[in-house]
Amino acid sequence: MAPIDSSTPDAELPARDRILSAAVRLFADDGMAATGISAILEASGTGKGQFYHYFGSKQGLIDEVLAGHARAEVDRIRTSFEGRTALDGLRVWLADLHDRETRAGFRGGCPIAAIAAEAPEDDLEFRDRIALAFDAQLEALADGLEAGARADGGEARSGSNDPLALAMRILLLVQGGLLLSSTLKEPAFLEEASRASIEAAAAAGYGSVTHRP
Amino acid sequence: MAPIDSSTPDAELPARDRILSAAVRLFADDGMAATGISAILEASGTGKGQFYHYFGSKQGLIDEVLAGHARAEVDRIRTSFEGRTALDGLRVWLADLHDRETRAGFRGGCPIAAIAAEAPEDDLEFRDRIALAFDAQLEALADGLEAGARADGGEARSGSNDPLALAMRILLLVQGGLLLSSTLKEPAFLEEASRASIEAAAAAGYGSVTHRP
DNA sequence: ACCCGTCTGTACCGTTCGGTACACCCCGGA
DNA sequence: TCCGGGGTGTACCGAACGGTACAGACGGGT
Repeated sequence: MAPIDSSTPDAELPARDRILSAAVRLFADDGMAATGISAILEASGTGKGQFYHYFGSKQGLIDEVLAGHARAEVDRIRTSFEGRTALDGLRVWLADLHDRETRAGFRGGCPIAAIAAEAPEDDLEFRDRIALAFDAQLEALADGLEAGARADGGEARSGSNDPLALAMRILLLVQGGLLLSSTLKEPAFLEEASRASIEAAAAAGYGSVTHRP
Repeated sequence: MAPIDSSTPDAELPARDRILSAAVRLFADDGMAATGISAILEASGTGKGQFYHYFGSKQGLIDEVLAGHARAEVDRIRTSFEGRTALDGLRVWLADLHDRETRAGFRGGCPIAAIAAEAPEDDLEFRDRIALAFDAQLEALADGLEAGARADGGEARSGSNDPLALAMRILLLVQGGLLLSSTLKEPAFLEEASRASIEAAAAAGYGSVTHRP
């Protein structure tokens, strides 16, 4: 009964959550196609009955994992920007991201990107759900930037650039950095992405005119 | 040699090449784990005998597909930069990339990144091979930038920045753009990545006497 | 006490997987 | 003419897959 894998701290969580967190870990390690349901059950100490009771199918589990990742990242963006200027919020989010990836040893990179890479080209509903996950981050980022700029006093925004365009640029930088840093196990890419993101925000007129070396 | 071009119709190529091009197409559509050998054989009009005669295993095929993609992209970088200034070479490569992706309908994004996303975390040899594929692009890019800057007359390079650092930045921008444009089916990300890449090259002192803002 | 719906565990299903074995076919060299 | 070996096709294998069936175990409501 006692799970051999001591790396699962969630000893006595509900079975549903144990399945979810085991799936998250195994998907990140081996990819979702290569991760069998039996492996998830073994790692979570559950049985097939519970799995199909809670998730209905493997795709159902994947959908929940995807939605959970998206929700978590959006929350992190929101709380990072809350009560801060646009530039400071961005810095906090990027530092948090860098921290998490470093602590995880740059394993798997962005889990949503990993899911996107494995999604079949012709499963349109699934692809829409993935696109929604990215869009949610984009929107959260744009909201945070806009609110942060307003909090900082709008007069500084000479360019008054469309926050969505800046959010796009930041997201693509971060995604590229995550991908390369995680496959090459080299933090420099993510750090370069952070630097470029902050520069882009500053250049677009976000953040106060005060200090920017 | 190996023409990694999914758009080639199934003419009467040798069986080995037919298998390769079919694998490239199917991997891009469904991912490599979800693509069975039987599907590749059916699409290429070959049998298992030939498959295992030429490739030995599925991993053998994947390795060749990966190497082919890496070689092809490095070649495109090299020829794009050949005889041009750093900035012009970069523009040519990015335009070519944008063309190819547009023509392909942004399917699959960067095939090397797709393979990387599916690679198991603990298959170190495989991951090394993938890292090598990225490194080769990085090196080709850095070489092209450096040679292009020399051809343009080295005086203009005020910062005299390390070309590898710029290549890193460009690669992460392009990878992020490919990932987001292909999953959201939205060219704007790749175009933003191109713009940012060229700006970064100009800001780093590459290209002719451009005014720094 | 009884019921009933929610959980949980396990045996089993049909299918498909990657891989092997083997027979066949063509064709150049002796 | 026979031979031999590199392609080529096909039948088959054990294992693993996702998914189903079903039988208990728990627990609150009545």
